[in-house]
Amino acid sequence: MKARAPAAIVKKRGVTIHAVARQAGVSISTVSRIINGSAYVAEDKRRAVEAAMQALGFQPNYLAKTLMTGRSMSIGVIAEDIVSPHYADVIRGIEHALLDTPYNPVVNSGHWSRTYETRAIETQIYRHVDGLLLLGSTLPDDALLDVASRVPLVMFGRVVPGLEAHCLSMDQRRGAYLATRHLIELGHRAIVHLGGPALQQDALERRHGYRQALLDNDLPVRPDLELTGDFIEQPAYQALLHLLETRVPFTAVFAANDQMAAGARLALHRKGLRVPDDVSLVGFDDVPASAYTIPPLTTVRQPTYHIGQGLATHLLNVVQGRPSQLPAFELSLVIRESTRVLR
Amino acid sequence: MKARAPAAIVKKRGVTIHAVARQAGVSISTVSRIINGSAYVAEDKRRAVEAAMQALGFQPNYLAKTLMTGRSMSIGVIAEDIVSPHYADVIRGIEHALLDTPYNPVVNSGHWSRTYETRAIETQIYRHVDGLLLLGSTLPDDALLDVASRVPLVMFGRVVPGLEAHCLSMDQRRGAYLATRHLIELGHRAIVHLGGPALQQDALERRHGYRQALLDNDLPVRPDLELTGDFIEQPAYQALLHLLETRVPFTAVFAANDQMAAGARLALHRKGLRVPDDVSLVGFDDVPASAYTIPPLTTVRQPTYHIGQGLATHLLNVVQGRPSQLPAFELSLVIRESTRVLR
DNA sequence: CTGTTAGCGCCTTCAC
DNA sequence: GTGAAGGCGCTAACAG
Repeated sequence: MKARAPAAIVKKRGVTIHAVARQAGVSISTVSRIINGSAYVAEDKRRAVEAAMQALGFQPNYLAKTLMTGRSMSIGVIAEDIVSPHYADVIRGIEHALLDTPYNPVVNSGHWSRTYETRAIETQIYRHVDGLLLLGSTLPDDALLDVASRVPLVMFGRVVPGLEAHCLSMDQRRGAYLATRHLIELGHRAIVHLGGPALQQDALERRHGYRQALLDNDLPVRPDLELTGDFIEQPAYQALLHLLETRVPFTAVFAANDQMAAGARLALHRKGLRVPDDVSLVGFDDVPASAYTIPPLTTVRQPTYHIGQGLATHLLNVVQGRPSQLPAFELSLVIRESTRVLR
Repeated sequence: MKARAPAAIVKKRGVTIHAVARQAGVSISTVSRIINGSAYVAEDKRRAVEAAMQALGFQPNYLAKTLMTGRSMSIGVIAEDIVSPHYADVIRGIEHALLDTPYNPVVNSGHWSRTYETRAIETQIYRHVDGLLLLGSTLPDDALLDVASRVPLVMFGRVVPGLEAHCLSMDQRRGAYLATRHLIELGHRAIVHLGGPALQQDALERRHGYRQALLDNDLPVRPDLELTGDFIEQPAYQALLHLLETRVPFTAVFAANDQMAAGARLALHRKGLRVPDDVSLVGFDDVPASAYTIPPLTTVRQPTYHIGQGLATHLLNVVQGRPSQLPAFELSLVIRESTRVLR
């Protein structure tokens, strides 16, 4: 007579294929075959097994299955920050693309931190995701190459040498160029650039585009008009407020993303300046909310939802060994009502 | 001599405890004991094993481990919609609370659909999450009770009879009451309510609160001032635009969430009405962006980030068998600049 | 077509 | 303290 663990700790064992097999009077392999459709099974046995599964409420054990097959039918998604509306919209596209497939997304944030991002990646790999989708990354190239050697990897917003075929990145520089040129065409000459984090790749590209547009139009690149933010509202608000207080004259602002544009917008409001009558304002990303700001924001559109779909579809193809190519997406200037001709 | 599968399909086997054991000259049980600290092991063997693990880059197999122990060290999080800024902020709180624990969040969207939500829940359970956190739910009470019988469940934004101790829900009615009363105190008498989906519980509660405030102040409940939206901008915009075109007079709008307030704001703008000079506007939720609208939005604040932390902490306690109680949170009216005294 | 037989990588008694 | 042996639930050859 064996001593048993206290009842409270006894593992609740589920019903297994053994139980189903016994109930249906067949062997476990037959049950397995029916579950996975991996071979033809006589009609009568199939029915018996199906009835047994039904009656017992059988559910195959995911862990045992994955342990055997090596496939978990899940796709890891790690965004710098789930909360950012920009990434959120990409995630929406990914989720929708996966909805009608047997794969499930598993999403986490990297919190803009190498430590946390690394941990998230390791955890996902540890959990045996079949593929990994990185939306932005703070990790160095070699770390990403290492990750790619361990699991199929597709990246957004970053081009890693050696992984080009699986990196989707749009021409940020061109987007910024379009935005800045738009302002110049409206007659603006003193254009503030509210840039993103000093080391972030997209932020750098956008700054380049801004400068290039100035240069191409014989306008000076003025350090006093280049501000640095953090892709969120508050620091942008502060930075622009500070600039306004120094009384450096300008007539337009190009913010490196929509959230910073919102911060800038409020700073202008605080100083009694109207958009677009006193100052024109352009953002970047076209997050969903930007169509509803007052006035609706002129911005550079990244088709984030479709990008998400494209990323997911491509990764799925790769995971399943199908030939695939990442689709190309274009940045475009969406002219709404926050910009106008300089009077 | 056995035939082997083609090299290309050969599973890349990782290094297992067997390899470590061999390398260290001990048995696999000893290795297991060291990994889990489940028993004392002689110092020299411990060192040998640790060296071997290091040298081989050993990583325990999550699936095998979970298959044995029944614990996956993961917490499922299912939000109606990850993309909604409201839920996103709750998720942020959850992620942060879990950061310093051995548990990892696994987040998915229910897409405001019973089908998808059910699928997400089943998938998570199938993946053996140790606990489940539902942020909103479209499922009927009995379905949720059933889920709770299979896995530790904590809910936000919904009170399920029989699960009260694990349901966190704030007094939506009171929040709406505060908002409406604020408008009334400012002198408004014709107050439009831009409500949420007709069947959604929070939406209903908020509508009740709105009506109650009117009644308590001897103001009539007027069906022509009650609009229905969908918790997003576009339908709200349309609805209010339509109302404005029917020329029903009103001086204030109470929207059932901030996103609808943004839609309403644009409709007013389109008709040349200024906020708050011509019309006062109040929202609900206080999503991060609302502090940066023009003018900054008066709204009912739900401390979403802290709620997320509270939910996660409680669930963790439950999962680990510690006594725990869900913290209580208060709704509060944040008065910013979108409301003013009726002239 | 179907049953038998090995494992997948790990944890956990059970003897020593 | 430590090793051997037996599963966890399932898939995948291998023989019939």
